Amino acid sequence: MASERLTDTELRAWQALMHAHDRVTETLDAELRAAHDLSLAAYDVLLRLARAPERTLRMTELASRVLISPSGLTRRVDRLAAQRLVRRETDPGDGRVALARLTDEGLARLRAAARTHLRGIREHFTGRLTEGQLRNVSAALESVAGPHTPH
Amino acid sequence: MASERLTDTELRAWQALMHAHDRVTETLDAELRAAHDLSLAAYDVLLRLARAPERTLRMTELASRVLISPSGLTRRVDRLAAQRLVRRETDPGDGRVALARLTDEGLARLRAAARTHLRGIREHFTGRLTEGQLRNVSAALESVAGPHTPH
DNA sequence: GACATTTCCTTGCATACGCAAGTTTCTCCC
DNA sequence: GGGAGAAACTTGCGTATGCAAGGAAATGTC
Repeated sequence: MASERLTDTELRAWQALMHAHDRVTETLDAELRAAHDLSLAAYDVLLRLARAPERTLRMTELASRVLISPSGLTRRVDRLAAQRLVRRETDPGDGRVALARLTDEGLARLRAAARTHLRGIREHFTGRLTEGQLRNVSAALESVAGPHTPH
Repeated sequence: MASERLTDTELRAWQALMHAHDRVTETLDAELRAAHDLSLAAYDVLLRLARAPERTLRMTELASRVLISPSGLTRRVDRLAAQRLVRRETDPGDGRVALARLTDEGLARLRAAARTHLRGIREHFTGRLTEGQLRNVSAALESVAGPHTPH
């Protein structure tokens, strides 16, 4: 295998990853915005909070789960707080840490959006693959990303 | 299969796609910037031009190949033109169409960066998968993105 | 028990992008 | 052959992001 050339298989896989990701995220983002006025990024934040105990997470932890920089998260949460979907609090035990808590309104919004989103994921991604393909893709891409943290 | 819930397999595949894509693109972008002062986005433009006849493409066509909006491409090409990696021309036959042409300097830059980039793709993506996995991933993701346009 | 250090978050600044509106050049059609 | 309409960009404006620097709170050290 030459060291400066990609095989055809490698090139196809690489381009397919890029193309599929862009296409799917763009579509899902557009659908969420149209139906629920929520970006995919906002949805992701609400979802992580909904899954967390007390529907609350520290900013640092939340940032790492949604794959964004700390400063990016500060502003993203600010926008959600302005819509009353999230409330900001300070950790009583440690004055440095800021907490983000999902409000009831945020949870309701998330649940409503989930219908659209899950249908979208299936329509534009998983539904186009067989059960076996899904397993193959999961296994392969998980080994690329490192084992997925279970959150 | 419930209509409002994703199966575990579906969820895993979805999260793996997001996570793998983010991780790989972020790493490759950082490597290109560090070693060659080129963003992944810039690299992509140079690559498409290098593959095109006359190393030249119309803006519209280029935009669709690099998956960006027309206005986004205008500025991206402007930045590359400012670095002399690309030259802008007007189509002699149709005054509306703007052409982007890869300069010799741009080609040299691309070739230098390609070493880094191809090694990176292999190190962070394809090299972690078996030949069979690559084929599975390609086939699966191509059916998600629609058949890949051969460019 | 204060001072240095570390941790956690936020803000200033710069960058990159998309949409909608505008400009220029063709094309059509009567 | 001239005016209506379409095509192919480009620009104004708003948004979202990251990095580096800053501020506030906790921790460690002597």
